[in-house]
Amino acid sequence: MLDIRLVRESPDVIRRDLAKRNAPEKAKLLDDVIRWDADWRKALAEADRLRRRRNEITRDIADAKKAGKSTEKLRKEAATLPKEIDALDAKTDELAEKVRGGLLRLPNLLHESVPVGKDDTENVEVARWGTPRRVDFELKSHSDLLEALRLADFDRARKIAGAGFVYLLGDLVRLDQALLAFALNYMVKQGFTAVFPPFMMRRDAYEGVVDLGDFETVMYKIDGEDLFLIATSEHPMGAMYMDEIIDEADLPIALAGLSTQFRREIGGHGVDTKGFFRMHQFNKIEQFVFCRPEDSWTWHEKLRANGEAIYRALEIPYRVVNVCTGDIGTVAAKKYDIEGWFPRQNAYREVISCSNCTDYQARRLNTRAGKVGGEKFFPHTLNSTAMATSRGLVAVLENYQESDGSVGVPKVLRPYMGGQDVIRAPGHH
RNA sequence: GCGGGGAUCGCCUAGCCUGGUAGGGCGCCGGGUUGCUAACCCGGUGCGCUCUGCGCUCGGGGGUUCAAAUCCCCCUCCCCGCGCCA
Repeated sequence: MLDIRLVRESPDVIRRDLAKRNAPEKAKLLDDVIRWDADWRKALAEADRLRRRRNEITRDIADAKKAGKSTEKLRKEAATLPKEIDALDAKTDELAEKVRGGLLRLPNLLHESVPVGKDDTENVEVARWGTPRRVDFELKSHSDLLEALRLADFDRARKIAGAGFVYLLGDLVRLDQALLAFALNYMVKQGFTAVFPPFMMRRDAYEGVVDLGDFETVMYKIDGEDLFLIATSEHPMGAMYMDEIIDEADLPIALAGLSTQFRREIGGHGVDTKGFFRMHQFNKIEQFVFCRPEDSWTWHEKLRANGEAIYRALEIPYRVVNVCTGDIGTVAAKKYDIEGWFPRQNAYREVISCSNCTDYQARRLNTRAGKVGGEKFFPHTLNSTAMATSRGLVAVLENYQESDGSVGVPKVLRPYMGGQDVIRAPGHH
């Protein structure tokens, strides 16, 4: 959420930004917000004036009673006030809600380095690492490979839960856990605090961390309860300090969340529709940081570096793109996607998304920092994937696939799998 | 699920019965005093506005009243005990 004071004082800064995003409907919304806010302030001042008069009368009545004088005249005047105040309150409430609703729909201010572009085809590559492996055999789709190795059962998962779910089996479960354990240990070594968050959140907390439309399209609701399954551990970590003042001495707070996550909308899959490139349920290690505003751009690079380091350690080629204005979404001021190499798709595909949300999330969550009794400020928040399995698993399965149908285990994961260096079909052990 | 107890300006707490400017302690900030970074004294320490001023704020909503933290009704959340339970 943007600062209403910025909207009042520097609307042109916001307008320039919206032009970069090619978002004329938001520019119109901005004009509406400015008007609603002006009307709100006017109505509020009028209501306050009436309240002041009411308070004066109330005090006068108390004094008159003490002095034993008549209060008749004062009571008469007081009786007319509540109706007028109620009418103005209804107006101010309505306008305040419109202003807040408008602010929630206005996107964050972009960092100057965000490239202008219409969609993900115009993201700008800023780094590339590793050489895609060339193989002289046909790679199997990961779902065929897994079913041949009996490492996953999509059909039975579909039977009991529907499309978008899978039974991981045998060594694939261990590979999943190894990826998560490796990534979590890496994060802890970087000084991050491991977090295992609640997997469900109440609506009021959730409203602080997602767009309102996400309730309908992305999130699972628990029937009969005010609870939603988390779509990423970014959400419970972001909401952790909702309505609190963080002691500034505690900043930065760097968290590494481990959770399963649940998403209703899994969209199109491109090549290899069957499989777990996009799932209703998957696991992830997520980086999340609360920091001082002046430190957030350094942290943004650090989170990106962590993501790159993890994929380099796995020896999976990747590139990094600076996500353009048409693809960046509303919350981030700047976003890097790290795209792993998927040889079967012959393409780089997103495996990590790394955002600096500046003060946009914190303002909405009412998470402040400072000293009690002193200056307060909104901390900046950042989030980035460290390792999302499903996609991380697919990346390993495609990049480490051998012609005999076995899959090599990346060196850094072997300690987490009891030294095992290859995954084969049962019977080959 | 049943019973009980709670929610007050960062934290702790008074006020509620008996309606009339929400008081104190801790912490923090600023100033004073002091041989001293201790103790002590003074002021400040939630949000909003058209900001010398005013308004709002006692978990949320409604009601009674000139006036509600206080009285009445509804709701939410938290804690304790019992029950169920991995």
